[in-house]
Amino acid sequence: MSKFKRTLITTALPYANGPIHIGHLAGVYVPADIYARYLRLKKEDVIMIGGSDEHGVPITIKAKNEGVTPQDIVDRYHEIIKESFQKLGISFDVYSRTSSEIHHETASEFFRKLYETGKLIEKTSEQYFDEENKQFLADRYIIGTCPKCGFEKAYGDQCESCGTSLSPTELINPTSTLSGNQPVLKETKHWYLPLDQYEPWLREWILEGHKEWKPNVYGQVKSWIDGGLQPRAVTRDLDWGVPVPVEGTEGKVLYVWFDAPIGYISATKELTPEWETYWKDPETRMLHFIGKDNIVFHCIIFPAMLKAEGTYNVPENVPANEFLNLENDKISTSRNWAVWLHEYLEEFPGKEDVLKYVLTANAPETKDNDFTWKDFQARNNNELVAVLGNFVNRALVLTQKYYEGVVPAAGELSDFDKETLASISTIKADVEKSLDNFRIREALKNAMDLARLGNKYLADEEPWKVIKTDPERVKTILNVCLQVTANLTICLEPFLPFSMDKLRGFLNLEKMDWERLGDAALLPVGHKVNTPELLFEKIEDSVIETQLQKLENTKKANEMATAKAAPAKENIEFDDFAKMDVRAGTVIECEKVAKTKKLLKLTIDTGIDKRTVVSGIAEYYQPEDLIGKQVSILVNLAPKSLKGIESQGMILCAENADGTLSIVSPDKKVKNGSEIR
RNA sequence: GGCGAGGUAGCUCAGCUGGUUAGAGCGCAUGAUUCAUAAUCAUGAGGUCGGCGGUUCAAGCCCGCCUCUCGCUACCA
Repeated sequence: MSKFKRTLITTALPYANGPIHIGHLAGVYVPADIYARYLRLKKEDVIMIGGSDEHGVPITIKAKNEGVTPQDIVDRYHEIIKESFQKLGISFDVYSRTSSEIHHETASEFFRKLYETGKLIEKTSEQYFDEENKQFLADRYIIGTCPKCGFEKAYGDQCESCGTSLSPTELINPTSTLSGNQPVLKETKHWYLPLDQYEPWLREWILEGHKEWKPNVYGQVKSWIDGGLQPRAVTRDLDWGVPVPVEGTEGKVLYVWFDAPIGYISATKELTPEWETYWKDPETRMLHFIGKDNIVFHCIIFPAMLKAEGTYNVPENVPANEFLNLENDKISTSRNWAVWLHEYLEEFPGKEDVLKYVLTANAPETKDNDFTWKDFQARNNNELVAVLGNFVNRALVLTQKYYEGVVPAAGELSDFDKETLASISTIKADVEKSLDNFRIREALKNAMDLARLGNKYLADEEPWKVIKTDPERVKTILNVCLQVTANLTICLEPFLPFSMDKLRGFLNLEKMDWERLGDAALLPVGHKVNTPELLFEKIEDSVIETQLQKLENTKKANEMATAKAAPAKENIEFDDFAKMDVRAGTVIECEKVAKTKKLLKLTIDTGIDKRTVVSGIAEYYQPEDLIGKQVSILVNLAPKSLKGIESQGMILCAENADGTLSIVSPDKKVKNGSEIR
């Protein structure tokens, strides 16, 4: 760390529309916490920053649905999140929030600086406006008929029925959900950050200058830069967020992605008047701990913002993790498929470290990983209990039994004694090397090797036998065991802080700096240790079964929810229906459309003519299987060009709950061109 | 389809700039042991390193094609 005098650790700001789950923890907070604790133990100057991200449209929607204010929503989740972090022992130096006054000021200032120094560009575009409420409408506040599937309650950004992503102007009969009126298109002015101008700098800074970044991060960044960067809007028409600090911009706020990372700066300000040292001194090393979904923001957009501002440092490294799955399925807040931290803390009191341990031992550092309750149980029982807890217990119980808890003096050390004690320093170096390279999982494994070392030493020396023949020698053996135990309290402190605190209690020992690790005389001769309790307890099958049952119930509830058919659309007149001309037709040719995943190009004999239709069914049908098959085709749908092919009609399909498509065919062969009605 | 990341023992993962018999933890088998929450320690079995081809004296590591998983993106008349 020659170049740097201090470290600023930021952790992705959790979005305050739901609680924290194990995926967040494994990806961001647990590794960041371990790293921060390690640096603190080394007496380095380090601060760890966190906070809730409280702006953005999803929060306003949730508020509206519940009939409360956005502030109510974020107050609720901010408290839950903050409290659960605190209980798990995530050691933020400050945990702030973006709805705070200090953040509004900081974000405003930041924007003003960019605005005044000409780093932003202005653009005017047309967006939907609700005249009754006198405001521009976020995409989600507009519903209308989906132009693709005809679903009448499609949102402005996506149709819930067919899954298509939309823009509000594509909706037929758009309606404002605020007033129920038809919104009008109105010009609106916004500011953009011209990311494209930063491309050469980004190339040099990251692609040339940071080849040491993790492959997943580096590759992702390269992909974005090579793909060409576009100017990105930094403001939005919305009333929830940081108001744009420019005259005549009522009803505009900073876009949430712009204000959220500035939250790191605000939080630092809240923590210390020295905040500028942490952000602007070139001798400060900034690290962003994030999940892979955030790579583009932290490696491209936020650095470009900082660069544009001109006085800030950019990150030295961005150790992004991949995703954690749960029991072979993606973690999902909306599907409630998660292990929620606040629930875990209630259901597993005193087992904070166990969760951290399991999430670290199986951290998704290089690829997506899977959390299973069975693995959770196995790691607890076979590693924490059997290896670590057991060794500590053996050393302490023997000390009580033979010496009433008083640390015996070591006599002359055998070669094996010396070797064992010397190994502590080797382990220290291994742990350091792993942590310095953000290989947290490997670091934990290395640290646990110290406990393994202890078990091996005991098994080889067999003090319970030697006590009968050479009681003097046993003093040395137990002194060594106790010194190893004492060293554990340092070595595992970053990973298992609560447990090491407990262990220090057994040993009657103060917390010690990292530098003491390797010292063979941490416990002075004659020191009195306490009667030990169990450091970890076994987790029984029934506890695991309860958790699995809980997940099983969630799964059932989800199935019930998705099995529920969409409600019927509004009634229509027969004449409306009669406008649709659906015919039976036979597929005569069929091939995949090049460079697409979903599209098939079909030639259909409709009885009227032979025509080309492009259909998004390639994921469910092989072209050769369709030839000769009779299908239903809507023949009077306006033609549309898709991937350069004119599609003249639409093949009717039934969509299953899981999204798979089935072509609707006549029950018996009929003459091509037969009307379907 | 494009781009990125991954596919190494039953499971979770290491394998540095290519170099002798491919490693760890857990699980499994056998043995030792009883101080300890039947915990521990030792030994062993188990791998065509996703598939095919190529470069090389030599490839898990380099190149090409294919395949599967995850993410971003295009796309669903």
